[in-house]
Amino acid sequence: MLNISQVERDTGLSKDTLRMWERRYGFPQPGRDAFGERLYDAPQVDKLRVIKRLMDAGQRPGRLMDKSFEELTALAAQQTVARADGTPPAAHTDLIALLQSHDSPALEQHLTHLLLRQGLQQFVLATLAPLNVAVGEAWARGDLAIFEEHLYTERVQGVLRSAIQSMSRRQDSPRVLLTTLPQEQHALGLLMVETLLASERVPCIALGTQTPLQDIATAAAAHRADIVALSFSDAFPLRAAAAGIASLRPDLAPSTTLWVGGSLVARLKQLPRGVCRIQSLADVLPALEAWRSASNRSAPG
Amino acid sequence: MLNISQVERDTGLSKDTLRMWERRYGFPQPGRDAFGERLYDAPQVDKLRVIKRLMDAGQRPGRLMDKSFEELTALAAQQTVARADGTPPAAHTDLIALLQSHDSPALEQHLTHLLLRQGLQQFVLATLAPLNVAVGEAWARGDLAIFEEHLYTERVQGVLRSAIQSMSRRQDSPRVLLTTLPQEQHALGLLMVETLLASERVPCIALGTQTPLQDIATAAAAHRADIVALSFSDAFPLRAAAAGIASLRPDLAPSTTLWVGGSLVARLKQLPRGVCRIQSLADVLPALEAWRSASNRSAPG
DNA sequence: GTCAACATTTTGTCCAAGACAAATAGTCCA
DNA sequence: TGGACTATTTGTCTTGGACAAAATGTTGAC
Repeated sequence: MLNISQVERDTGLSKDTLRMWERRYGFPQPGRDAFGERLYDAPQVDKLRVIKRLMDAGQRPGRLMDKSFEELTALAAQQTVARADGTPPAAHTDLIALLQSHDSPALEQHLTHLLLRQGLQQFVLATLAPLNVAVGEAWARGDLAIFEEHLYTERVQGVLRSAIQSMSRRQDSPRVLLTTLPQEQHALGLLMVETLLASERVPCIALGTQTPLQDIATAAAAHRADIVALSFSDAFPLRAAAAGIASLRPDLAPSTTLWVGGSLVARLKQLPRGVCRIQSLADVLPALEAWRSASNRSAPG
Repeated sequence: MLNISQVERDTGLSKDTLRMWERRYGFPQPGRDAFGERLYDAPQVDKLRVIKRLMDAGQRPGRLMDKSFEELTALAAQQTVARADGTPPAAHTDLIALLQSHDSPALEQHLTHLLLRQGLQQFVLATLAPLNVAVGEAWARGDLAIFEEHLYTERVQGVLRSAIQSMSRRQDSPRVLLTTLPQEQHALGLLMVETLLASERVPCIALGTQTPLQDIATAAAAHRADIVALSFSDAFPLRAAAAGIASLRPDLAPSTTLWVGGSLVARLKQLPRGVCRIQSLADVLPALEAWRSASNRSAPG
């Protein structure tokens, strides 16, 4: 039996939201302890967790509340199957099976092996990019536990960061500043971009995630960045992304290019002038080439 | 001007607490926007941050509220001076100056140089551990911008992860599971512990930050962990830490040791049986030794 | 048929004031 | 000096009302 604070931590739903759902939909319906405070039992928390997962996948709570736990899990499974229609999951199921086997050394070995066989660029583009999607979906289906996804993220970070660290850097490259806005916690996208650039010997000024807008502009000026690259995952609020981009652009020097990437950007309507949309990881290196030729044209030599 | 949500994120003080302080002490005294919602200006948020910092150091809010920002910073400075009594800040000021110079390659070079000269263990224990404190204090003083601190964190992560990745692992070691509770975002502590263990050829099952309680227990069982290690920075709510530890302990197998570390743990009163307090990074390797001998005694051979 | 503008529903967060347990400080006494 | 008791401090929970932002549905023009 959990109290409302613990449920908030466990499910990611705020206390206010939990109380409002109870008031509005009649679910959850927690018991009370001796002091009149809410106590949630395990089945209700499980159901809340599935609901949260489905909401992260785009569903709205109103439609989900009256369904049973079984209906909800079925719905979750159904959703990802429908989307993963024609994609060949062969190589991915191997790795996901490895994740489920909890053999941490084998996982690391497998990733390193793939990296060595494919080379850095192919590893990122052909293996990691689709694998990330597959892992996300497996998690949404309930096939992967959170801790299994965490282990995956950590292992990939280890492999990528180690690869980045060992690359030599050219000094005549563009200065690329890499980060995300506050509220965006996903670091893997940034790291994959950094890896691709490192493979072209372009060093990055990586700030990790969640840099305040004002600081991004200040940092870009301090480091005399040629390119500022932001990453937006699907979970990021669309409006906030558009607003953030629009307010950041004029704070950057006109000569600084602003790249925006991540799964969210496909849904952004119109971008301000001087903002470059990176639809997928495959666009990163072409965008780098484009920047180089544009830069040469304006300042030859 | 920030709204209450942003202040909550920025300071780590809950909305409830912010409203209660206003009601009870008359500070903060936010303005209101067109919709009657609280708007905090920058000076008040700065003051809240110092107050939070002093509270993390053991002060109680009632005594701090009516002091001015200057009095509070003086108090904070006094405290840190008192704490940093005999430590020579020479090497740290070098690195902090490097951070302020925005010379990213030089920073990385300097860190790598220190690592090679000191070796992994000394680098972590003698350089990084006090440097983290110094960086945190410089940030609190306003000497370092957020983006400079971010850059520091990223660079250190790169160096440590790359070092970890290149260490070989012994298979007859304890299985150590490494993570933090939800709400705890600081990953560097975990990474330093992982580095120390890697230097002893002990491989870790690193889950990164923010693993739900239930998942930690599940993961520990799935990986047959001998040791579960949690890290708590001093920004973490004390009560939540105590509650989390108390509720996790019985969910772990009795034979699994639970380590709790980080700057918060000094303030935890009494720990449940079977929970080991890691006061500082220097305690990690001794604790490992202690585990080994205890393990040998109970299961010799 | 497609797109844009508008209206409507849904949904999350904020607000206020009251209550009370847990933690801390203060006091008394041996 | 230390232990037991009381008083104060402090954070979190409670209820119910309000309303903006997001999502959905509808209309009309091209």
